[in-house]
Formats: sequence, structure tokens, C-alpha cells
Amino acid sequence: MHDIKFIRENPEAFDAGLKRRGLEALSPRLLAIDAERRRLMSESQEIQARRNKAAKEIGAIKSKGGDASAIMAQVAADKDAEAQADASAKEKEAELESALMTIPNLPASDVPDGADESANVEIRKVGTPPSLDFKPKAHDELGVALGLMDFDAAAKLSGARFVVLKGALARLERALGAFMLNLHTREFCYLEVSPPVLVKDTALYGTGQLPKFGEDLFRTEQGHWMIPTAEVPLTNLVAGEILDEDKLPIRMTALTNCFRSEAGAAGKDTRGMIRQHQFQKVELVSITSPEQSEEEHQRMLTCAEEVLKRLGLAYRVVALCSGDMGFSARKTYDIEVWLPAQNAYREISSCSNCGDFQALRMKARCRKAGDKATRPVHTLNGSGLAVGRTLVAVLENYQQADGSIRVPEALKHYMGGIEVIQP
RNA sequence: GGAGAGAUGGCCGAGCGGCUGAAGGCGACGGUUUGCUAAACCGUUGUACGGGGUAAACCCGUACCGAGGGUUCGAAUCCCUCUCUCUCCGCCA
Repeated sequence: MHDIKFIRENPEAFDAGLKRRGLEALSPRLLAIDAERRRLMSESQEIQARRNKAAKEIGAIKSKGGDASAIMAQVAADKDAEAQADASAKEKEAELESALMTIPNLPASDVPDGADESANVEIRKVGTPPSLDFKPKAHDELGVALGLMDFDAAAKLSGARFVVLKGALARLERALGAFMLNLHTREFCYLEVSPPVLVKDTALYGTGQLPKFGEDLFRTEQGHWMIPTAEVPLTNLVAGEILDEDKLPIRMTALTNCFRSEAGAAGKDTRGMIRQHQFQKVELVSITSPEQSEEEHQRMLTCAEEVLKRLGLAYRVVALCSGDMGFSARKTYDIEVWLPAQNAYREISSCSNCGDFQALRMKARCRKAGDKATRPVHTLNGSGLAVGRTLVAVLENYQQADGSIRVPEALKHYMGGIEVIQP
């Protein structure tokens, strides 16, 4: 959420940022609501102060056995006026907040301008796609032929956009998750967390999925939401907290299932495991001071890239343009992995610096030792990586002419000695 | 699922209609004392919003004792609703 104080002091910068997102100027309307809200607030508080004073006088008079009925009558009149001013102030407050809650984060100054993904900027290409002397098969074709990937069985159980993995492929999924967690916890100092995957509304408001994007999520009959990413529980762990700046950055990682309704993706990636309602993902979340977040963003990107390097997968890093970034992000890098069957790079990770945007929603603040003032923390999140899509990438990049799959060196240890996955 | 208990500041814990933003203790911070450390003593020690101040400092006001409503001139204290936690029994991975 945006800080109304910031908008008050920098209306042009605010509107300029919105424009880069493809939105029109909103500061005039917001500031009008804000001015009215503050006016009503002052009015209500003034009356309240008067009433508090009168109540004390009444107490003093009564304790001496005097007659306070004159003051009491006056206070009664104030009461209505105060209630009215207070109610109006709350109305304006709610109006302001609900407006603020639906406005996306402003892009950082170094984010490329553009309306959609065609304006994204490639930062670097790493690794070389495998040179296969046969026509590469798609991961789902490979998996089904191996008898270890079953979309029909999944459809019977759950419908479209689900999969059943068996045997060595089920194990490969587990191996990838374990490998990523070990890397991030042992070498990059992330704290492993096992969070709930069902959360309340407030958590989703905190990270920005609500109020605007509820249709992308699954919801239980009891009113819980299924997380679309572990970013939600991990980031909200610091909601409402005032953190000691000495303890920052806080780095957390979690392997969870993620659930997405894919409401707006009808017809997209209908085949295979690329776009599922349920998938595993290792998520990275950092909570930093405002000064640390840019450096931490680069570091996080490095951590995610390292997974691909160790798996020997070719990839590229892309800086998203202002129009292609998610709601809460002020700057985002996507990592795209090479998929031979698609002859293309496909997103496998997205690392975002959200600045203070989520922190303001969650009321997560930090304070320097000895300082009195608090300020919002910065939050960052990134996939490290999407396990399902990594499995896809391994299958396609390590396939052999006979349809078997070599196990990448880094995973052998996790595969219990399996070197080649074959029927 | 049944029965009961509770939710107060960083923590522990008092308060049960006005003088309580909240006793007391612990912790933390600043200072005095001290050869050093420890101890002792003195002081400070919540958050948010609004207003003032060029800004920081600071000053004034308002709100907050789980959340929301109500009673009252006045509520941490009384009433209602909700949420959460704990204990015992049952059930269960």
C-alpha cells in the first residue's frame, strides 16, 4: 500500500509512476479524500478533548458533592456532534484505504518502460542449450512414455491441470526440492520454514493478492485461502512486527505446494506440467532495511541462478518492464530456463523487490538500535525455483534419443543411485 | 465434539467505574559510585494518527489494556457479540 504522506509530499512523482504502469493520475482524488479525512479527524478530536475535560470537571464537582448538571447538559450536546464527525472521518478513512489498497506499486527508476512483455530487457544469457542430434520430445511425452507421468489418472481424481508422478519422477520431484532447500539453507543462509498453506484474508491483503486478485486463488468453504506461493506465509511472518535492524536481513525459504486457479489462463499451456493448479515451489523471502534491499535483490537472484547452474541448465535473466511487473513489485527479474521441445526460454523464477509496499500493508517495521523512530522494512521474494517447471526442464534437457533421462550430476546423491531414468 | 479457565506495556504481573497510558518486578538504555568486573543507587524506557515546528529535537491533542459494539458525564474496569490461547475428557495423523 502507498503511504498517503508520500503522496501528499510527492504527488507528481506518484502520478508519474502510475503513468509508467499504464494508469492515470490518482493523486488529486486521493488528496481530496485525505484532506477531508484530516479535517473531520481534527474536528472530532477537538470535541473529544473538550468532553474529556468536562468529564473530569464533573468528577471533581461530584466528589465534592456539588451539582454538575449544567456541564452535563453541555457535554450531552457535544456527544452527538462528536459521533457524527467521528463517523464521517472513519468513512473517509475507509474510502482512502480501499482506494490505496487497489493501486499497484510504483516501478523503480531503473525499471525499463513498456506496456507488456515485449518491452522486457534481457540482462544475460548463461549456459548453452544442449545440442541434441535428434528431435527433442516434450516433457509430457517423455514422462508418459516412461509410464511415470499420468495426466489421465490425475484427471480422474482432480480434473484438468493436475498430474500424477510415479516412481523415479516422483522421486525426482522430491530430489529437486531437497536439493534446492539444501543449497539455500547451507550455502546462502536462508532459514528453512514449514508454513501453513491455508491462510486468512489478512495475509493475502498483506502481500497484495487481495483485494484485487481473489479470482486467481482457491478458497475453502471455511474461508481459508490456499496459498498461490509461499511468499504469502513467509512474508506475513513479520506482519505487525517492529524488527531490530541489527537482525536484518531475515532470509527464509520454504518448499510448499502452491495452488492457483489459473482463472485468466484458459487455453494457455494446456498440455503438460507447465501450468498446473497445484505445484511445488521453493520460495525465497528476505526482509531487509530500506538500504539493504537493492543489494539483497541481486543476491537473491544469484541464489536462484545457482540452482540452474548446478543443474547444468541454460537460462537467461530478464528485467521486467514497468507494464509487465506484478502488483506488489517495484522491480522484478525473471529467470527463464531453456526448454528444447519448445525451442524457447520459459519462466522458472521471478525475483521481486517490493520495497516498502507490502510492509506498509502488513505494518512491518524496523528500528535502529537506540533510535525512536520506526520505518517500514523492505520485502523481497523470489522462486528458488519452481520445482514443477524445473522437473520439466530436466526431462527435456537431459533426454536421450531412446526417451530415457540422464540424472544431472547434482541430483545423483538425491536419487539414491539412479543415474538414468528409463521405462 | 463435551466441560472449564483466560487474553493488560519488551516480558512477568496488579488493577475491577473518575486522580490509570496504566502500580510493582524483570529486562533494556543513560548516569553516579568503582582499580576492573559485579553489586548498589538515580533517571529514562509503548505504538499510531492529527496539529504545531524549515527539518531533527521537541511541544499539544486523540486513540489504543485480544477485536467489534453497547451502557455512562466518565470504562482496562459493567453488558453483548466475535476471535484466539490454555486445561481436562473424547476422537485422531
